[in-house]
Amino acid sequence: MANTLRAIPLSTVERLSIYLRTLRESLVEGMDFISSTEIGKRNDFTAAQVRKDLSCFGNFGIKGTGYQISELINTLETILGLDREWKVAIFGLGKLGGALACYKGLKSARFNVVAIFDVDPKKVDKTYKNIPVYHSDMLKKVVREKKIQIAIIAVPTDSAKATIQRIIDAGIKGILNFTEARVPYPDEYILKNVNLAGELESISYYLIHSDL
Amino acid sequence: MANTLRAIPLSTVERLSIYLRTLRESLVEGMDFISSTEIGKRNDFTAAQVRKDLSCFGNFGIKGTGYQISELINTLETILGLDREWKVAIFGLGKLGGALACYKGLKSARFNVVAIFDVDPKKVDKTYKNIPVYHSDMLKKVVREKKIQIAIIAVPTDSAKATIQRIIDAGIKGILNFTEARVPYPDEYILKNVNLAGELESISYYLIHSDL
DNA sequence: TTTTAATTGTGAATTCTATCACAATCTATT
DNA sequence: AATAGATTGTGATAGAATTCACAATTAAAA
Ligand SMILES: NC(=O)c1ccc[n+]([C@@H]2O[C@H](COP(=O)([O-])OP(=O)(O)OC[C@H]3O[C@@H](n4cnc5c(N)ncnc54)[C@H](O)[C@@H]3O)[C@@H](O)[C@H]2O)c1
Ligand SMILES: NC(=O)c1ccc[n+]([C@@H]2O[C@H](COP(=O)([O-])OP(=O)(O)OC[C@H]3O[C@@H](n4cnc5c(N)ncnc54)[C@H](O)[C@@H]3O)[C@@H](O)[C@H]2O)c1
Repeated sequence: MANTLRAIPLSTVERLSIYLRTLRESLVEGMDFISSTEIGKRNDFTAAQVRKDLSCFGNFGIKGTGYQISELINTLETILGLDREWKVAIFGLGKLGGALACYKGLKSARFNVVAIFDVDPKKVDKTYKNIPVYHSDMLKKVVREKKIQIAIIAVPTDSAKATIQRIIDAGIKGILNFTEARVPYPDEYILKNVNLAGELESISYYLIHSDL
Repeated sequence: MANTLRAIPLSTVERLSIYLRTLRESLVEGMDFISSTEIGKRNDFTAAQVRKDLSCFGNFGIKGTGYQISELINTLETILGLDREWKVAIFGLGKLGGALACYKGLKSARFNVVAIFDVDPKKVDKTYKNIPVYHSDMLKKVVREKKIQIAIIAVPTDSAKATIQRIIDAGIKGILNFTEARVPYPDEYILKNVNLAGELESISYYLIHSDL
């Protein structure tokens, strides 16, 4: 057990985030222990799924009792890498980039936005919500100096491919892309695409194909 | 073949959206036909995957030649339900709700934002980007009158559970939720959660667990 | 101390998903 | 008209993910 190096499926990792949220919620409710059944019930997973996911990383539960909540929170935070501060940059200070820069959920999860990049002369060389805004030309220099590790892409789709390529070249290994552009990337990089239109399109599909 | 009623996996439906984007892109590039290999290459799927996904809905290709692009675009739009206008409401005109209301990708995909709901007296009973902003108390009445079919949730997480419950009660069957709240919902409803913090947390996980 | 009830961790079974591999078929060329 | 080259559609196969089911263990009650 507890071989965190062997490839864990993305779906498992994504569920760990969900379990973590549930654990924090139940801690706030004043609970001390929680069972796999209860974690599952709150998220619509089976209890076996919850246990199997956790067992990829170790034996954290107590038979007959369940999981000690605050302890499992710490464990999951460590597994997910939330026991350190991540330095994040946002690319594109438009509607979406601005919203993301304000998003409380980031900082509280140790994702610290330390730089914003844009090309609009009206926006660069100022600060936005106390975060410095740089011209994209400064990318490599700022990334090196600030040790930025994660990039969030919110530039117009047209400029996304070039932007992402430059981010890869600068050595930022974690990228979250909100644009429509799809860019090939090296194996040791992580690039996740958030496809809002796609989400709505699958809702549309199921709305018309569920026999109401 | 072509049994659109038998349950199609979500993963297939989500890929259809991706194929559709690729088809539109290749049409703009001036292509007439495209092979499953090429669709796959542009998105990092195998050719067999592309063909099998499409074959769930019918035989659209020409052997030796590939798929006629404009025809397949129409077909996929019909399958996904993009051959009609969807009436969408956004709940919460904050940073994120405001960004979504401006998002071009929605309207171009036939998702028409016809109402915004908020509770802030400074925001309600005005318009935002020509979209009327209503007080949330008006939910049931406005939903009925405007025949709203899809809801996007961008209210603070604290008010999300109650908001979603009221949306379900009002009979809106398709819901896209951007908050942390997780709410049980009836079978014939579609509720998709977009979990931004979770996306970053899985990036964090893979950054520390890939043996660099 | 013994019994009862709860719950974990996990190998085995099952279900779901993706890939392989090839006959069938189409176009273009000779 | 025959041949070569490309590509589809799909049954069979392989692989991945989920669920089942139960021995093992713990806490609490009798
Ligand atoms: N608005 C939304 O809610 C939403 C939702 C999902 C996805 N998206 C996608 O996110 C992206 C941004 O959307 P938006 O609505 O914020 O657009 P926007 O036009 O409001 O903002 C784009 C910003 O990027 C800047 N920019 C342009 N080129 C740049 C470059 N090369 N480097 C750095 N910055 C650059 C612009 O100056 C502008 O400030 C788009 O690709 C869009 O499809 C938006
Ligand atoms: N900002 C982001 O980039 C971002 C990203 C991902 C998820 N989220 C989530 O989206 C939600 C909104 O985030 P935000 O940054 O836009 O917050 P915000 O505070 O800017 O906006 C919230 C809006 O909702 C309104 N509101 C409050 N109660 C309401 C109710 N009962 N009905 C209707 N409207 C109500 C408020 O008046 C405000 O206008 C939060 O749950 C947040 O976690 C935000």
